[in-house]
Amino acid sequence: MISSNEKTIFGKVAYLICEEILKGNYNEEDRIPGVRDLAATYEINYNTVIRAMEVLQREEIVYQKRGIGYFVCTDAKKRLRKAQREEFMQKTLPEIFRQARLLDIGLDAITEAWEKTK
Amino acid sequence: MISSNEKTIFGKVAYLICEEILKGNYNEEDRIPGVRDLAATYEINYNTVIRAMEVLQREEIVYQKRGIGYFVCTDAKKRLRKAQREEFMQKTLPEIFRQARLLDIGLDAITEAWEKTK
DNA sequence: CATAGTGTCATAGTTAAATATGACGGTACA
DNA sequence: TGTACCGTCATATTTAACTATGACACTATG
Repeated sequence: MISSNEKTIFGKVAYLICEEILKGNYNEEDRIPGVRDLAATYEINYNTVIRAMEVLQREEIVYQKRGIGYFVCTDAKKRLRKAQREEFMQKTLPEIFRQARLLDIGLDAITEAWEKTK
Repeated sequence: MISSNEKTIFGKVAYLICEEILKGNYNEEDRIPGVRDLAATYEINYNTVIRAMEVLQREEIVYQKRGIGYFVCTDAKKRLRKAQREEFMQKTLPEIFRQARLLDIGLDAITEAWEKTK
């Protein structure tokens, strides 16, 4: 799965594209901006974007039409949501809670922060 | 500050040593295991440990006695706690909450997860 | 004072990631 | 049919991190 903690640039870009899909900015069967566009947007080399796309294709988030571009797979959003929710609940949150307890930060402080960032 | 998201090995080791201090496994004015020991523990090269120590010295978490080893600074735990709590509340938590909202995960699910990991 | 244990430093080599660049094949459309 | 825009691929280069190794200086201690 593509997580929010990717260390490489192409991994981060893959994650950012997933976020756009989750946000509804790229909808199913929509064309995604071209590799040269994305490279300009993120100020990176387009080869790096291609690597991000390879990741997304492997995960069946996007598919490719020759000579045209990349498109968001059907159900990509739904599957992404499911996978990322699981990742979040099973990995991300427990680690955050472990850190919180190490720092003597309790549920009350967390709840309060939640309300503040609403 | 040394965060839990360090990408390099020496950054991660620096963070792990901070955790040991927070947990009370390395107390103030205690000697920290030698660079060659730590290298064996973490299965890395001892030059990499030295780099972690440089970070920790710069942050005044540890200091060094020539020919003897590294020691935990006075008040290191207290200062670490303060700095990491701030980082956690101002950076880590807001980002986690942003992700949670993107995934339609609410405060109730977070609260429930907190109780479960007790 | 010899020796073993500390950290230190310099050098060289390896690896993975990212960049830069040019050439190429498929598609759309005027 | 030619031109512009897609993605693709190969190659070379650069950079940062990490590893490997050997030599060295300081400290404690028998």
